[in-house]
Amino acid sequence: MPMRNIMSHNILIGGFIQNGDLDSARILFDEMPERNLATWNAMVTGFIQFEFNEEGLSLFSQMHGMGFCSDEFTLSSVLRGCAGLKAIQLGKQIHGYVMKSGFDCNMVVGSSLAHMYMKCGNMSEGERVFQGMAVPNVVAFNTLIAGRAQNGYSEGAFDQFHLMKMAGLRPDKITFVSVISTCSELATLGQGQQVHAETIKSGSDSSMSVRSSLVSMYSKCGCLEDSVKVFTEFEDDDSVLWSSMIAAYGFHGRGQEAIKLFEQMEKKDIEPNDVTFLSLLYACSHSGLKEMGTKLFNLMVDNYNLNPRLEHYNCMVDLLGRSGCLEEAEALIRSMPIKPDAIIWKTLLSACKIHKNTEMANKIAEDVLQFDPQDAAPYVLLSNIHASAKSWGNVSAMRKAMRDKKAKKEPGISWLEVKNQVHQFRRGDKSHPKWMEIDEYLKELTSEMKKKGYVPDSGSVLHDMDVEEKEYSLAHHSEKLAIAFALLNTMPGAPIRVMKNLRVCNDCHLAIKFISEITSREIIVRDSSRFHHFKHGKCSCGDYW
DNA sequence: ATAGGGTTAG
Repeated sequence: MPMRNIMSHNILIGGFIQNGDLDSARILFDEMPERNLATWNAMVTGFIQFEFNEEGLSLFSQMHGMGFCSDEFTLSSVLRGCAGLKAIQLGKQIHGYVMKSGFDCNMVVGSSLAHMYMKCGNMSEGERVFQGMAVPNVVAFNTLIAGRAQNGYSEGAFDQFHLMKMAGLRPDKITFVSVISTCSELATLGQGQQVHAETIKSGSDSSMSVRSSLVSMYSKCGCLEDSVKVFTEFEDDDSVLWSSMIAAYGFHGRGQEAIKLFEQMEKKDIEPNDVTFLSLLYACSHSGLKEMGTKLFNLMVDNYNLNPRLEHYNCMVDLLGRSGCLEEAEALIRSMPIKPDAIIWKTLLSACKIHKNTEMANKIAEDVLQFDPQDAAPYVLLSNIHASAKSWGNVSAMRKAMRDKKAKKEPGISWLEVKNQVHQFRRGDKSHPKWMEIDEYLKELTSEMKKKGYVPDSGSVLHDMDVEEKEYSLAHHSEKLAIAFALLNTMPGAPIRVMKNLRVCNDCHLAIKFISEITSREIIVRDSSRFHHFKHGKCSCGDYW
């Protein structure tokens, strides 16, 4: 086959791939009696570009088997395929080849390599690759920032954002997206507002992805009105932007608004995706909209041909369970076509707790504990159930079981921003410099609350203690410490925003209602699953959470 | 020709 024939075929293949017609590219490729590196690269990068990662990687191994040597284009693409499949073993082998062939000095290959490790969850190796770059560019920095953010190292991601600017690089919209997500995660409103200002200065604020992340950031920082502003600020939109606004409403317990938005979305012919429905189902379950949630689930399957994931089933179990249909929820878990995980059983278990169904709780606890006997959550839930049924013998049995299995409870942490500084509190943590003051104030507050009818909910305490010890323990939950600190250190009348890593317990929820009444303050608490707006002794969740 | 990003259950 003459050379010009290969070249003309390559051009044809390139054209097919550009149009996304991989089938035609494949047919032509299979017919070619002779191929060169450009032919192989077109195929490998083409398939991986359209996220047919397995096919791309299999072409790569064929290419390798026929003695072709990869260049920077092959390598960066194949590494991207490994990242998509989380194929770290293959990624490591390619890393070895990169070192041998000297491509480790290539910035594009280096970024792909760092990205591959970060996507596969190996942060430190990703960091090492980045550190090995002589002069990292914007993309390399973005890889590191996003990698840290996605691996739950938000503070580090934010620090890197500063280092990048200090190195004289201008952040682009991809940088902003990752950095804004870290502000959502940490609920650092002040920082988020600053980054928002930077996106405006650089003209990135009209970018769809930047706006989606801003909508989410403002919602998770407790400023739903600002989410709406960002959402409506520009004409153009897409399904992710709409999904983020739907999620924002759901997170604040505004199920009706979320549904209204979805109806508008349908009118405008914006195709909802699986995340849109996840957010909708979540919104329904947190607003007690059982009928609507069920309707949407069916709509998703029948009209939009979307396959429900475990997450969708979990929302449905939550929806049914919270609204008291425990049997229906259990039946759904047992009949769904996906294997249940520990999370979905725990969702049902917490519904049993809400509706005080000890019998079902005991039965399904066995299912839950099969997954991880060291997981404290099921013991804690069961213990709470027994406590509210006043069966103290079972409560101490739970505590003993926990001790025997060495199950550890995740410590509750609450934090808040005061004057752009983040203050963190742990349950009963006396090391805080203002502990004495906080403790004293909480005592005063508690006696005020009791006069108004507050009765501490001792069912929220796990350990065997006498009444006084229980009350002391409850009074020093991290969110109460944070709120007391905020009351002492902010202007009277200013709203208080507190974040917590776990769900707010029954007792704190009750207590904060009283505190909002007594101090005439609006108290906004973000826990691990939603927002609670406390005002005049009431909570926006209507005690349904 | 090649690299990085948005929404998402508990």
